[in-house]
Amino acid sequence: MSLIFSRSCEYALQAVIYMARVENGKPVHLRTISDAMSIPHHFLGKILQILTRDDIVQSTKGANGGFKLGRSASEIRLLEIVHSVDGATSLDKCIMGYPECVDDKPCPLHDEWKKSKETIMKMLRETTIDKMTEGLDSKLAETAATH
Amino acid sequence: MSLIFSRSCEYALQAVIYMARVENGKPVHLRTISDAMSIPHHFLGKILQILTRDDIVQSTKGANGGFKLGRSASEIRLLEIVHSVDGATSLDKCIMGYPECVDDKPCPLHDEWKKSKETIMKMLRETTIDKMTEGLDSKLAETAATH
DNA sequence: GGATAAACAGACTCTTTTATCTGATACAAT
DNA sequence: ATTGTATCAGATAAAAGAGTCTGTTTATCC
Repeated sequence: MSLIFSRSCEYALQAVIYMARVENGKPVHLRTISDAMSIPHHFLGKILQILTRDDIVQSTKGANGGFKLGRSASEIRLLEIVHSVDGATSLDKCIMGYPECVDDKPCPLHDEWKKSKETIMKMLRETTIDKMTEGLDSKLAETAATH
Repeated sequence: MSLIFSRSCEYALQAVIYMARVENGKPVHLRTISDAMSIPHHFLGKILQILTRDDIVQSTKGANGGFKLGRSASEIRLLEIVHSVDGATSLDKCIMGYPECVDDKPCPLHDEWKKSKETIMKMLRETTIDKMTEGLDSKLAETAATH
């Protein structure tokens, strides 16, 4: 089973969450994030470049540089990050790979899968980064902090 | 976005459905299936070898050989095929890729994702091949037949 | 037994994803 | 201005997934 997000996308989410939490206005170094999340830093660099291009994060070069969120955490939606990194969603492709599978000529799993798909899409569309960090301090806080 | 089944697994499902439908006890040639479903036949060959090893399909060599289901369609579950081809499900891994994400120290998407996961797993566990072919004749029949 | 027709098996190629390396560029502090 | 520290960018490498090729084995039919 493959599953939903590519590795790159997982890293992107982790990094964005990290920035949203640590944030106090100041940019965070790539290296700080990659060390904390155990992500190869060159690889994360590439990913953050993409997010920068799409204005999800903002970068500053040179000393005192680093990365921070491009806008308020309440204005960044999960789906944007996924789209930015993984491209257009493949959630609308047939789960069984039938090329001709459509609503009125469905594959055997079409209707059931459609429900799951819509639930997932709703989650991606409606979840903003601030909502994701909300409940976090009581839970993952120690983990993220000690990394 | 990646998504749920690998290409190989999609092919496996298509092939099994095909066998379940065409079936009248007689084995079907690899080539017949691959042509009908537009699957590279060598590639499908590999996949059917795996399914054969796991007793999901049964093969006979030589003239009049071919593939047929290893047991009754009502005794083959979707999840078996997925496991056979794609290996142990990755549905239990954290959607965000956090290695330390568990129920009592969850990632921000844990609870919502858990619901979707369980719905999908339920579908995979409970759907048998005969259920999948049931509604099919009125729908995909023409497509599959004309291939 | 020989010819034929199928699955089986292993090596190989191509593509995509993931990861690494190296140098250039930009910024800040002194 | 020089130095140090950061991101940026492009080329490259390694690994995994998808697909191909060639030959072997096994069964059936004549």
